[in-house]
Amino acid sequence: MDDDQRIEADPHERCRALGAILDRIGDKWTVMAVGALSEGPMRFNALQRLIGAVSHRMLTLTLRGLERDGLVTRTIYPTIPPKVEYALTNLGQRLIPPLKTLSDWAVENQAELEMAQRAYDASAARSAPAS
Amino acid sequence: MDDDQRIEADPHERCRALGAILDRIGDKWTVMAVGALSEGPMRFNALQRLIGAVSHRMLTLTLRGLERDGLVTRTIYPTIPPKVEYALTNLGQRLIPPLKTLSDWAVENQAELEMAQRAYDASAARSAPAS
DNA sequence: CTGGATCCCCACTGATACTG
DNA sequence: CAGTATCAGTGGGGATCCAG
Repeated sequence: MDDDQRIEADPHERCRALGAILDRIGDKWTVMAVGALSEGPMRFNALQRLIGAVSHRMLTLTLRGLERDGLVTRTIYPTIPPKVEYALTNLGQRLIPPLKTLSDWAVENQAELEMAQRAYDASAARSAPAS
Repeated sequence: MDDDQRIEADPHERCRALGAILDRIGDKWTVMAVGALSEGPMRFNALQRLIGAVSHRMLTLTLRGLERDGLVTRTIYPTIPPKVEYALTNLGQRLIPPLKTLSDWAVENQAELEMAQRAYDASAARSAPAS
């Protein structure tokens, strides 16, 4: 690691930043949680119902991660029974537009993507027909 | 029932599309590969050197996935030794701007993110002081 | 130089049960 | 209702070797 040359405009810088953020939000449940919370603050169970297939544990861990990243706040109302409300922070809300940009791409291009996949699988089937 | 402003009927629709695309590009190496290839066509070894920490196997799998999704083309020059060049397809190039939007967010907010993490870890340390 | 196959480890995930 | 802890299963990912 004796890099004497510092490359400021290194494209890797950008890639690493992108990789870092994808490491955090790239999992299956984080984006779902953010998407659900983008509609407004929500309680734990409401979140779980809205997302659907997420397990109790995974939602807890996901929300913990989001809270740690400062994207979500957890507000505890010390009532009986306990009531905990999750909400996007300012930082979390700023994440929505970039996410929407990406989802726009996904919606617009998913047909082409699936078509490419079918074509690839079809030609791959020639090499591995036995199954 | 006639929503003029309705772009997407179901918010889940968008989340699912986003989740699907993140399942494909959300891993650690895919974005790095796309980023590297955004600078131009490249051979396997050049790609591996540029990305750095990626293992032989993972780069192969990553590129296979990208090729299957129609984001990358693989051109084989039947020379000795073999030479294989990877390049972004049109579809792959269209993915760059949304990715850049996200990386812009990452670059602009990563300081705030890390700060939130430190704050969280610091308060969490109260419960788990052992180290 | 590039691609594939095999082995192996461990981190992530889910189910369950218990506490507040 | 919300959160934590424990246990066990699965599969992702690295290292290595072999083939074209």
